[in-house]
Amino acid sequence: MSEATIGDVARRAGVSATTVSRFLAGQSVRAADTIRAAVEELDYRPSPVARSLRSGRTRSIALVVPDVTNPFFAAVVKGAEAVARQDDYNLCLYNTDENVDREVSVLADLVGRVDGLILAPTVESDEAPLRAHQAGLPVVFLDREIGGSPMFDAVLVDNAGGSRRAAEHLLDLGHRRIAIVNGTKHSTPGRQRREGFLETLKSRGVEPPEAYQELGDFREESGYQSVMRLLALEHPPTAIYVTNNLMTVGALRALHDIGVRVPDQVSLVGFDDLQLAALLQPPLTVVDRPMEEQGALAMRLLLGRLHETQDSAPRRIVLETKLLVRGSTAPPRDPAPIAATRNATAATRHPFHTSHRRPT
Amino acid sequence: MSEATIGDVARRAGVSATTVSRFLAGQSVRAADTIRAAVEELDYRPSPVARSLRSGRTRSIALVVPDVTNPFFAAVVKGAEAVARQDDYNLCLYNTDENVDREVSVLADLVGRVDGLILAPTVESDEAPLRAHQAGLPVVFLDREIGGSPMFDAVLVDNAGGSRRAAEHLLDLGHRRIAIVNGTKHSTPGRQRREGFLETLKSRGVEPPEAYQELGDFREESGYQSVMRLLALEHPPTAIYVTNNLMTVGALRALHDIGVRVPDQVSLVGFDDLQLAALLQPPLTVVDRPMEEQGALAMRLLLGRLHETQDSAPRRIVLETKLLVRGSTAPPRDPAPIAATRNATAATRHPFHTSHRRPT
DNA sequence: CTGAAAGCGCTAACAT
DNA sequence: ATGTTAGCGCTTTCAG
Repeated sequence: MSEATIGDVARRAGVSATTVSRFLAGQSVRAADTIRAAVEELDYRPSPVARSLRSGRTRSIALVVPDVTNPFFAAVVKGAEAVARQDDYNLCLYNTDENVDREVSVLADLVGRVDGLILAPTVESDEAPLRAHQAGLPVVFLDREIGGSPMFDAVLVDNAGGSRRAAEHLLDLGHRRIAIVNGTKHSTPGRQRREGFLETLKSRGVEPPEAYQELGDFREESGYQSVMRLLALEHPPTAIYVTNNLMTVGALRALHDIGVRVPDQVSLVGFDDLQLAALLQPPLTVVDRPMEEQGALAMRLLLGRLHETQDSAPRRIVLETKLLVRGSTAPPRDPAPIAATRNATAATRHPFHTSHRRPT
Repeated sequence: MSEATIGDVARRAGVSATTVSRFLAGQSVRAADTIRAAVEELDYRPSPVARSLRSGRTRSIALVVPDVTNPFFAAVVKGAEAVARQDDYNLCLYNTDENVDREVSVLADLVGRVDGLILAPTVESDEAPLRAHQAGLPVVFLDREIGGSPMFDAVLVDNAGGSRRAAEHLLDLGHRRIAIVNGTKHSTPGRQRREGFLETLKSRGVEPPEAYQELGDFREESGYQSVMRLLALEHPPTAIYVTNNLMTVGALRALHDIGVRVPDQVSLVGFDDLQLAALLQPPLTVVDRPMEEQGALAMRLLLGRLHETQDSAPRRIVLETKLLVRGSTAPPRDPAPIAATRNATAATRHPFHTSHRRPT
């Protein structure tokens, strides 16, 4: 027994459905009290579906993320959901598993199901969001964008800046043999974190060889494999920058399995904080950023867009990062004088060039 | 330009809307090719909302969890979403933040928006799910139940068994001064983990005093505060069982802040594994269980229910736990002979009774 | 202030 | 095999 309709209420209150509808819309109506009573007695709730059909709105927002079990995206979901519910929207969550095909198929079925879309696209070359947008679906990019998309709203993070901070930190400690474990090559964070890091190194005269530039996929296993390869090199790096949290977990596992001491033998910097990062031995140095806020902001941006009467210019919000220096980074092992000798000989054997730091 | 309707397709194909509808439903139709072409050219997609209004189904499932940022629930979401999408259902996610009011208000608005509900209720006394069920919404309980709910489907975990394993492990190591950090008192896992643990201790003659039974709320901060209190006791426990992952994180932080060595000074067992648990120093001993599976099973149960023609008896699935013994547990510090002396004097000063292990 | 009528897009009866 | 009609529940003209 459920399903009282507006007609039932109208009959009971002795008015027309129209009047009930007006009452529900807050207009002043003579039979207000009678109607209110009828609504209560029947426990009437307007059918959201019928309303949607009439209005063309669903009051639902789709949030499409690569992986909810990534603590960053879990936080994003939490932030976005909280804002959505404040405005009485509900959140449809889709997990793409960093899989472009899945993402494409999800987006293709979204028009008509939701009023808007918050998307963390897997690759920058994805065209599915364009189609969704053309089909009239407002899109906000989250954390990641697609290529040349200044026409879209986006909530991003200063990946390059965060990576710069990480790079400077390692350089300042005296590292020169610095490696990076990159994420998905053609995703925004993958590219920006890589570029921000390498450019900063370069500006200080350090250019990691190919072997020091690992290509991961933002998942734990690739972090593990990457670090395994790095440490198997004849001349392993003295510092490693791992460009996301899950790969950092893998990296830690690898270091642990090999028995490499951090930071004595190798320094480690991660991107994105982890719940236990501060409790590790040593506590992990990471590039941190607001997480729930990022989700909340994206949702706010989108809802604002929906309530807008005429569309204005796309908005881009770029959040700042913060380097949390903890214990996993330290000066490279070789002290200066010895290092000088060693590096001199090493340089002749090595495929990579390590110039001296420029005076700044 | 979007929004081609079935009428548009019909007109273009020179047939009636009904025929197009039949074609879409897979019935054999003379103008099949023409219609197919029209569908393609117009990029026609049936309106989900209109279909819902007609059919009374939404093809949406609500998943209501206390906290998505809890890695356990994040995994559950992932598992549930994957199964849902296989069957072309979408997932509406709601986060209650362990807040009963929020849960009640969410559930109240669910009828008509979704076809079914997977719920991890905050407290066992919650009646909102009953109302939802009476309103015709199939409900599957996940991880937690409400009081006396054998009429509902549920996917649970053997909390008591897991706690028994934890208790036996600590007892076998020789611990007697054993504390527990409980979760929300009236939630299923909160109660069962507590009871399973305490009963096992009791069966072996150990009965922790009140001061050794901390009441947390499944969140990190309460784990921190609880352990702080436990270690401030005149006679702190030699072992602590923390009944969920988030509180375990808090517990670790507390131990770290105070500078207590694990497992030398105190042994620690957590419930639910953490990504970094194995990498901590010492690696954490935990009660582990399937996580994504739990979400996937709940979704399968629910979808099965929806496709069922006539309702059958409620199904309950109880998953098994596994104790992962790692490094955070060890025999209590005091070796036997010294302990004997110490305990003897301690016993006179102590408010709690520690009997000798019964021969079993 | 109120009601009758029409229609959002789709599909199930009921004819043919 | 196909079309006509009607209606899912709601809101919005349009007339009073």
